[in-house]
Amino acid sequence: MAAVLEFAILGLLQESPMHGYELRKELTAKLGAIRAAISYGSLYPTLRRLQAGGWITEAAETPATAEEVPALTSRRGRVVYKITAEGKERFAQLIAQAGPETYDDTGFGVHFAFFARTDQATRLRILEGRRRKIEERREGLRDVLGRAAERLDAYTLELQRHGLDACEREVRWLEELIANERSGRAPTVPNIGTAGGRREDNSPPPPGETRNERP
Amino acid sequence: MAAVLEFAILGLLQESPMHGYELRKELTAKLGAIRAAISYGSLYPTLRRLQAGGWITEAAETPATAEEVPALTSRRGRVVYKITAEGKERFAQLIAQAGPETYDDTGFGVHFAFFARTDQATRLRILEGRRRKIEERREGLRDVLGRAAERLDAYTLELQRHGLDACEREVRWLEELIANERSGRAPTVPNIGTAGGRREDNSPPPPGETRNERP
DNA sequence: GTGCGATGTATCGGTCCGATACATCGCGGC
DNA sequence: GCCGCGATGTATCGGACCGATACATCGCAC
Repeated sequence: MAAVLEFAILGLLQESPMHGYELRKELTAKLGAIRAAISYGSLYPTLRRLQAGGWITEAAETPATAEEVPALTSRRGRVVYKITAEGKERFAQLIAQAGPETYDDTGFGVHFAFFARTDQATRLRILEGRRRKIEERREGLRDVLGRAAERLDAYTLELQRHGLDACEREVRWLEELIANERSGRAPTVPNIGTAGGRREDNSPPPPGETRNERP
Repeated sequence: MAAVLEFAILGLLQESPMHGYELRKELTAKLGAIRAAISYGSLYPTLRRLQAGGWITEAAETPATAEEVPALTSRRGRVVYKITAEGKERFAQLIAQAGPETYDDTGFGVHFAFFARTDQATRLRILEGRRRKIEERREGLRDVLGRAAERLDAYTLELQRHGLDACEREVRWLEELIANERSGRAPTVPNIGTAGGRREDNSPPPPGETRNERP
């Protein structure tokens, strides 16, 4: 139902309007730890879906004056997308819902990537839901390694061991994040660098927000 | 093209015939570290596809004598699948190909799970391909953490850091496996337990095989 | 005797990927 | 002067896989 890409695009377009190619690059940078690279075969259909729903619109290229020198640099068939008020509402709604489907690998990753736009209570709920899910996976792997070990070959066992290790590690990571969250601080390293770059949107940060700001 | 499920089913059915439900359980046990649980919405269509290709066949239930006491235990509409000679050939072929598509998370995982049926040269090739892929991902994450750090909020950065950590860890794991493989030994713990359970297939193990055997 | 959880088969809609196609732009090499 | 090549850019198609759902049977506990 929730559609990971839809969510991510709405989140990114809230920072600034973008065309498809740029969107893909930003998406890849932001979700690099989660997904390898977003396929155009998903991106463009999703954009059309979002447009059909009224969550985003096509914005005309050539920013202010239309009769500028047209041959300056590349300015051809680019289609710039822009989020609508309904889109922002939708995004907030998707965050607020944040059900069990949010706890699988991809769903969690993409939600986490937009934690800066998520209120603290929801952050905590998501982190705990995710931890629970990983703990279950961990128990499943332990079961297999314990009970069914004789039925499996050495390679399969090694794979399970590696997976189990990753689970234990992630649980510990989540514990830290949860502790940090409860103490009201931002993630591990309190404040890395300053938030530069573009920030044209003027939507107020959600309550309980912890976000890098210009000093 | 390669279809992960197709490969895994062929691999499992080589150990013994099974019906859908059982197949799903075994699949989930074997790939627990890779995928959460295989959906029936993938399983059944794939079985039909394999059947259409002649790689597997439906085997009649009620093993030897047909006129046995029919009401012993559950013995109703179960459909048991069995691999064909063509299926075994196909599986071997899929292993031999083992191209770049084998190096993504799922593809690698499922191939690794069947390393006991893979010759050493191919194992090495797959491990090295995977390592290369992860190293690339690692470099990508390092780039983002280095160059684009100011553009991203603290949570996104934390996500990248965690991803980077996982990459480094996996590279190290792969290094170990590769070293082991080169030295001709089985994975880390040389021989855990003894291979019990069913092993009705009589296909000869591929050359260079390392596999648990009954003592 | 009745409900309930495990076993068991199956379909449908939808998300997302990988391959592919195609067109433009700026740059360096020859 | 021009030619290819890699980056930029939009777009479609077929297929793999998932999640929800439906439905039927079996054995057991209460």
